[in-house]
Amino acid sequence: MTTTPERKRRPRADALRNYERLLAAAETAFRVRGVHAPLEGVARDAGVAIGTLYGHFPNRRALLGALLRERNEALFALGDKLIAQSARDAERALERWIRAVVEHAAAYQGLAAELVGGTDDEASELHASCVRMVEIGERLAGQARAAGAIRPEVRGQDVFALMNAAAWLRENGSAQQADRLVDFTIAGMRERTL
Amino acid sequence: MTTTPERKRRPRADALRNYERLLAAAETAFRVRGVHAPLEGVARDAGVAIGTLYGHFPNRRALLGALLRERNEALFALGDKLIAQSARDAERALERWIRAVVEHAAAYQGLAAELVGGTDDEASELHASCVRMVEIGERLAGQARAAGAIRPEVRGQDVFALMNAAAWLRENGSAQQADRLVDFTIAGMRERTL
DNA sequence: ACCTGAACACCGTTCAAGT
DNA sequence: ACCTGAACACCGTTCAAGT
Repeated sequence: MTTTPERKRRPRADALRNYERLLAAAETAFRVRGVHAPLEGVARDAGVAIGTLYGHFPNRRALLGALLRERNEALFALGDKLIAQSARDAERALERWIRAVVEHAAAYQGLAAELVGGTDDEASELHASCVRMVEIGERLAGQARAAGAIRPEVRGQDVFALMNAAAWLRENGSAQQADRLVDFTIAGMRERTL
Repeated sequence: MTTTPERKRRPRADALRNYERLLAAAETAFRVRGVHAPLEGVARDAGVAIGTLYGHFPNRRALLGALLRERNEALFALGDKLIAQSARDAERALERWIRAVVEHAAAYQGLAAELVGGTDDEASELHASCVRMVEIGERLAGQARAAGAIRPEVRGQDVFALMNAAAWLRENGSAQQADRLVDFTIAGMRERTL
């Protein structure tokens, strides 16, 4: 019934406010300076001491994980929608998913690396998100395989890897190059005669 | 006639020795810890003070550039060889080039990022190397295009981008994933009906 | 001409002391 | 229960003093 989200059990009002402020400040800092932006600056922008930041988030990854939660909700919702649409046009659904996640993973400089690495770091909050993304990719790839739209050896992991590689390219090179890579790779997944 | 390489004009014997030692130490450090390995440690391993390192190399990029020179020689030689062979089998030459450079660009963790970024940093020694790689890629792609082996819109830049993205994947994820990405993308470059 | 290493700047992280 | 900010560790880079 509460409009404000609860972590554990009724946090103090100022703690909750600081938590939100830290997330907002991190969002801006990460977007502008990348995921390795100085945490000191994040704390300052949030109007709290550096110790407060560490009180809420034990490390940078935890902060990033919390930050991506909302964003991921929207993405997973799209994934589910596309899985539903996949019965009609599996190839198009898969391609839309790929492009959406590339956009997502390129939101902050350095995010793509965090995501590919996150797959095997069981502890991090990012891990679950990564697994979920691979699952959705596998679902969509599975439908596309069944429909004969893509080569039978394309797995969810391949889709995930491609998306991160393209996002990384978008961060470090030009968005155009990233799009072209995605084009070629999608074409290659489609190709039947290897 | 001298067996030791000369920079500028007869450097002092100890300076030359330190230069070589620094390169050797950096090679090991970068290979083990990546291109962001602490330079302090590189200097220590080379048996010189940190100031000496900076005396020879104004920044990390310069050190990396010098380090890659020899390695690049071999790579460019291979490139020339493949261009010659390209008349016989353009597609195979291009593919061999791609796989060779992926291997090269994944030598040190973080190198791929340095390479993609290096294209527009005119000042760095890396710049020339990157341009050269794009040129070789363009040469080989051109022959493959002319032979009708790949789609007409594939450019040297695409090949360069793909190689770096795959190398990055090899650094951050598994080598297997990287290879699969390369497989799909090469297949996509081959595909005629977009 | 080149080397040394102390010195400074910067940032991540911890923790004793406060409220 | 949470916040503060000084303190420590670590690393990049500079530069005055040496040889």
